[in-house]
Amino acid sequence: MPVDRAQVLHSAAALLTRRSTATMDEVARAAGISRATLHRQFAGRDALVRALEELGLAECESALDRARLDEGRSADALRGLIRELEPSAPLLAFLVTENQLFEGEQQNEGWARLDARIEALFRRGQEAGEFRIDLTPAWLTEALYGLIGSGAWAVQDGRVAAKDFQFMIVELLLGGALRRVEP
Amino acid sequence: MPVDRAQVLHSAAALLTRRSTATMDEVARAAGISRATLHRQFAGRDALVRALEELGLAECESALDRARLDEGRSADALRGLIRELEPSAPLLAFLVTENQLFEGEQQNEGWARLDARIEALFRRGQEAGEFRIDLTPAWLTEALYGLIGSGAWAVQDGRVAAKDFQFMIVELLLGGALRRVEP
DNA sequence: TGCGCGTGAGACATTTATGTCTCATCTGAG
DNA sequence: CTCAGATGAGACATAAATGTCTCACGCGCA
Repeated sequence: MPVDRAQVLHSAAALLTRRSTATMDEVARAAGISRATLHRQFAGRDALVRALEELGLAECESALDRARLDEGRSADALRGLIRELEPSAPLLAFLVTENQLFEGEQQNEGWARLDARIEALFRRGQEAGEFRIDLTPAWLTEALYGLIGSGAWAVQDGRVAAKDFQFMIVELLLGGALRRVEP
Repeated sequence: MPVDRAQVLHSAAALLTRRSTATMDEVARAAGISRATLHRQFAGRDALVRALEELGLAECESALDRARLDEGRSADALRGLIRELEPSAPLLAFLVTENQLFEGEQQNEGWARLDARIEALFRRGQEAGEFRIDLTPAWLTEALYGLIGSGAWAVQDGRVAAKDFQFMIVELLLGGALRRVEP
């Protein structure tokens, strides 16, 4: 049976987020394949990480497209974005923490474009009066990444139910922890 | 000149958060010492990571003590906590992502106690009517870790000014991104 | 049935990081 | 000044991960 490349990459990401020094052998076992097969798919550890980044980038771009960030209310677009990003959360969590990649310039450009699109969403929300303006789009973007990572880990470790993933992140990011008095 | 153990650990954390597979030699250079000296201080990579965890745990416990989480308004206590945690942020960022440590039981207990104290703060805020109750203390704690990590990275990479660290995290965690109408 | 393809298992050489050691140098205390 | 203590530089052996290869097995397909 041929190997499901994406499935291998996703399980690799899930493992490497938590044990970043894991062996190629451990990665293979986690994916349910042999080390030989893993090597046939990815020439080495570098190639594996590159592939992880490539897939992550592609999934994020795709999620951004589906979320239609420039339509409707910004808050709703953000909700949609988080929903679309959920399946890629573990992958994203790995890539955000593993910054060694920024040594290559090719990928850097990809992330920069991604950041720009998300920042544009927050900026649009600010200009529409939906979002507060004392938190910079750059920080909001960063915080989004961080919360997605935290959410992925919390779900992975069973501290938060998977069904609450989107709700928790959206509510915290948009509304914060403070209780409001009803208007 | 004798080596400043804490300084070595902090710079090691700053490096390892971003390049988790960094060599002992790279860690040593980042700390401005030789590999030999690094080895004299920490028997091996394991010992180094253990020491990182021990220091992180100690600094966090100390920060929690100084923040007096059970006094005054919960929101203010949270502000103080984030202020006290800022110097330990890069260390914390590394430890939160590196979950391999949870294999040892000793440390696990330390983190559990820490989590419990922070969760208690959020719970206290909920019971006092300050914090909303539809976000669990466990998730709020997780989110706090995530935001501190994001903040540390954003500052480290120059995307956010260091002086804004506390403000950005507190404001997002407490208030969220949505703009409020003035009461 | 027989063929072809991809896989798992494992042996093997090679590279790389690690851990240990020695020795020259520097620095601060007495 | 002199000496003890600690460091940096580098050689070295060891351990470990990596990359490559072979071969047998299973499975789909003609």
